[in-house]
Amino acid sequence: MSLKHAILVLLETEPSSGYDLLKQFNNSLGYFWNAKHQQIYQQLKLLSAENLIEYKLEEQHGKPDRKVYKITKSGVAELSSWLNNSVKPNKINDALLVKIYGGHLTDADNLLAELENHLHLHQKVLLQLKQIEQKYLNLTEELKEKYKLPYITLRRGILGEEAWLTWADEAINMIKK
Amino acid sequence: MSLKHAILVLLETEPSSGYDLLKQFNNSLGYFWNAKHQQIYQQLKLLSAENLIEYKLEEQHGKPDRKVYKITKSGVAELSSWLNNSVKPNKINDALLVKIYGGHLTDADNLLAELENHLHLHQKVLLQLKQIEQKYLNLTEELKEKYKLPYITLRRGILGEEAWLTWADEAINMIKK
DNA sequence: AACATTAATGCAATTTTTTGCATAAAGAAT
DNA sequence: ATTCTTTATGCAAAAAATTGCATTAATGTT
Repeated sequence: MSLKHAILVLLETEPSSGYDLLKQFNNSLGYFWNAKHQQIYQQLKLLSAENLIEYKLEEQHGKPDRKVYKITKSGVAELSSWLNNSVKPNKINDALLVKIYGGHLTDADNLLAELENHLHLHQKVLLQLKQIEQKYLNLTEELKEKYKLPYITLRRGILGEEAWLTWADEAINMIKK
Repeated sequence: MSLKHAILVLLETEPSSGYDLLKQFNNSLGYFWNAKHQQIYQQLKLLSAENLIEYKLEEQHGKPDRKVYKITKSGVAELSSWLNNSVKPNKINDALLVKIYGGHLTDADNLLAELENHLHLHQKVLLQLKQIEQKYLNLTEELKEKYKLPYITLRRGILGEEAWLTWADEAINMIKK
């Protein structure tokens, strides 16, 4: 389980609320990690109980108060020690491929429509990632050096999405033919 | 949850035991679906209880008897109806990226070693997938047509792995620089 | 000859994730 | 004016996945 460490890594960069983390995962970092809001809030609670993170309340009127979490010294220690262990290759469970594999039980139009849907989503994501990349590329050399590692992960997102789109194109043509 | 449907899809092609399914997921179909043996056995039990699949015992001496499952009529019906609904884009949770993102808390050698490890795994997988592709490409036109949809999913595996390797190369160079 | 791997399944407990429900107000869109 | 989305959190229950343990024999490896 490394939702825990995904959260620690983000908090190590910048203090955030659960909601902020959620948005990061949903928007920019979806190529990286995904989680529902409940999972994040639960995990923050646990991390808090373990003293790996701590929070300050930011009072608001009407809305629930924001809990802004930051990583503690022992949080950094935990993260560092986790980083010294090796990680497992990530697990792929791709329902779209299941659907295509068994696609002879349905009609080609269904498959094509599904592919087109996913295509639009992936195109949108790729665009977003490329916009983030542009911002990075416009930074000074110094800042580029500073954010090099996150940028490498962004490149994974971009190359991954591009490959996905290449495949989808091929797939659509093969199904149409 | 579509382990259920991943299993149904495979059984629709060919009756198999839990162990057979496990091997398929571990070997050829890892780009597609992954599951532990316990999960598969549990799921087979549930599917059996729902009458979506049924099994015959193949007796063996010494080893536990093989249970060879095949899909039932209502299993095919369930699968068909599932195929008519849309599927969610698959969820990415990539611990390697978490590690790289937070890599400033460890040393470059650690990151490079980790990347090299994963690189070897991915190279191996790609090779396997390409061998399967070769077999497909040597089939008669008729059989190629028959297995077109599974082949499309295989292409996803191949393009995905190639993109991964391209990225890893880039990443290693950036970290070394 | 000893040891590791493959074949073949499974129970039980724990951990992780998802689903469903709930609240409340500001701001944006039609 | 009304409806939709965003902001901001959380509990409780159910479902799914993982971890740990257990068995038996053949085959492959050093």
